[in-house]
Amino acid sequence: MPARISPLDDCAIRVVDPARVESARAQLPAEEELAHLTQLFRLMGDVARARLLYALLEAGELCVCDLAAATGTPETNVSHALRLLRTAGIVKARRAGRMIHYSLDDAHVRMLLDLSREHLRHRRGGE
Amino acid sequence: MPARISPLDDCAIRVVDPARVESARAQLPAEEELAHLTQLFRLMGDVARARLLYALLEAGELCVCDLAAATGTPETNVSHALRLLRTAGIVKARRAGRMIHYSLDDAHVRMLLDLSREHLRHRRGGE
DNA sequence: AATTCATATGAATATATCATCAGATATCGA
DNA sequence: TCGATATCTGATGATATATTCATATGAATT
Repeated sequence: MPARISPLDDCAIRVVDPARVESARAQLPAEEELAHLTQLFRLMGDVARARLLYALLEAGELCVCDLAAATGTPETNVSHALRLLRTAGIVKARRAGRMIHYSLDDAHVRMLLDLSREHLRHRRGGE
Repeated sequence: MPARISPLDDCAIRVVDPARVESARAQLPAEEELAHLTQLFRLMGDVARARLLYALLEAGELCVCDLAAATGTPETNVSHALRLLRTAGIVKARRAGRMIHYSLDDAHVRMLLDLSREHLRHRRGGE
């Protein structure tokens, strides 16, 4: 039976296992870290952007028009997406004449993409 | 100089490095896989849900009210979040009387959470 | 310097997502 | 079976995010 943490009757937080709760709470990532982490995941959590990232993971470096071709996405769209990814430090740009070549800028992300995909490949047909 | 893939003048897809584009395109995750992957990332990409996941990663198993307490989130909110996570196979539920205990249901996710957090911890102070 | 090309930007709309509230279920204990 | 408790569900408004179109920038080519 959940116990009241505070003596107040209503608007009290009910807790079953105070020790475990406290330990979990204490070890949660700090706000700033959480923000960073979730931003990364959120940006990876869009199909169009994920296609871009996987294309870059494969190709190493691609210009905007090639990214558009490889992913079947309108160039404007690609550009918008790249700006978000660039701002977040996930992707980096290299200018070459009037083209701009993009590549993954974060070992972190490369690892996440790699692991996730590998995992997907291994679990064809069953969890 | 980008070459036209099709003979059409306008609305043609311009490509700089056809070989690389084709290789990248060929190795993109299939639609279904992409959908799965991005759903996972998208669900991890929300601060409230991420708190729940990290709490579970720490505690192993927690009931709704303890999750609410540990993360400082209203129980209703926690419940909604858990439904999404449960439906996606990220979290699993175990009923014990009138309480329901939740835990991570996916080694995949546990790994991603673990790695990300570890990575965060190691890069205090500079990318 | 004018034109073309690759990419970027801004604004507007469309759409998805989250928080909140009211109420519904389901389990337990009396 | 009644009330209390833990959790769930559905509907709504607020907010964020993606897509699209029109246009701007900036580099090369003539």
